[in-house]
Amino acid sequence: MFALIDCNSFYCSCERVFRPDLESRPVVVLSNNDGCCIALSPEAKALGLKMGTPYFQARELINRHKVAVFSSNYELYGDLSRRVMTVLGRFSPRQEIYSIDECFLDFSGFHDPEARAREIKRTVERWTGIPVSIGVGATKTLAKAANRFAKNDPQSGGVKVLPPDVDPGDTLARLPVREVWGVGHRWARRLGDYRIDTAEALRRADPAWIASVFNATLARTVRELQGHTCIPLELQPPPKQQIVVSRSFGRPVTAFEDLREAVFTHVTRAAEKLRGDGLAAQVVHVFAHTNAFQPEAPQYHGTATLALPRPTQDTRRLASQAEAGLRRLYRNGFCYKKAGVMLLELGSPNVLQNELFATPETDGETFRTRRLMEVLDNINRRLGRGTMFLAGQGGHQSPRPWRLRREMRSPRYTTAWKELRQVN
DNA sequence: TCTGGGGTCCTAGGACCC
DNA sequence: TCTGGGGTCCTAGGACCC
Repeated sequence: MFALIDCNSFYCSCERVFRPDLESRPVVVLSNNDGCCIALSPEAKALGLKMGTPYFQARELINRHKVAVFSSNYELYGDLSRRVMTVLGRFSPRQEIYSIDECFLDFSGFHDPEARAREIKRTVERWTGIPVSIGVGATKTLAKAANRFAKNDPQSGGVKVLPPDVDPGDTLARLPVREVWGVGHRWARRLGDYRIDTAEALRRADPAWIASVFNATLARTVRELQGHTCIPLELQPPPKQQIVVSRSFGRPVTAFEDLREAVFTHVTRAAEKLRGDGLAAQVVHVFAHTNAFQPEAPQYHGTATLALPRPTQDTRRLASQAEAGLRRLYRNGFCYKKAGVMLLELGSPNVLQNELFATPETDGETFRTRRLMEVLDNINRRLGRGTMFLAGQGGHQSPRPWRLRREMRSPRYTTAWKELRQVN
């Protein structure tokens, strides 16, 4: 059993913690540059405001109903999030912090999950001032589904349990398929072509058929709806694969200098994140593009990807590489609307350094091949899908071992590598 | 005039190899 | 001259999540 605890209108609730006068008044929180509405209190939703609506389109409605409007304050939200998560962590040793406002708890073995959930809800609200909704189910997907009812059904009192021994068909039949975790608007539309309009209809679908017509991810969702755990609890966040920092400009930008300044700011911030996670990067990717909302204007998506001479977390090195990338992608005569930096091929600095010496020189050598292949087979089996490193005789002869390096970061790799060296 | 930011996973298809 | 089957690697793009 899993519980999903979700903070109600999290950013709005955070603002309300310090502004009790806003209780029961509609509240909206805006994105960067006050571009669009990214959080709405229930009262704001009732006015017909929608998540993601551009502020300039909503402004008239907002003014007319005296909606309280805030620019986003991520430090505040991060701080309150940590407090909420700490409180939640007291109720189960197995906790997955899924996002800034959601977490899963392992509810296995609780004899009265509903009472437990209500206790959690009361405690969080009393200790942090943030209201939450709780859904409980046999899988994470079912817990998510239950959460929708906890949130939207006033009868529920903010808690909904789907017991594993009761067929959830009646409940799931009331959940539009679009609201299932893992089903976005595109798949919802395509599923509709097959008359799969509700969570229940999706649960009744054949996973193999779904896998062939859609993909493996959606098939997994079907299995989860059927009560089979396919998405385990992740107690530790997996290591980051990329770090992105990007912003829209308040005004269109044309000059290289302005672009350079923005990219410098972004790469500095990205380097801070990198060091904060104890990682180093091997690749810098830079991008800048024009405003897609003005299709009549000339459009340009500039990107540049550069490998670093050696793994680094040093701001200056990253910045010089980012600037080189920017020079490469910059085209005169465009109005740039957004720019950003991505750091890729991340890993622990030491491991990455060692990898520079770890490129195995086994290509083209036929002696000991048989034994080598046996070992590789074993290793690959253990490492699982997508990691058939070194196994083929074909493949690129040129050394671009990015893929290799990614696998090498896993702790399992270390053992694998030792074995390989023994054979060699 | 004004339309967010930060992530992950999967798949199709081309280049390349034997 | 015929033009296969099996495989890897990479990229782009599509889908999803918050």
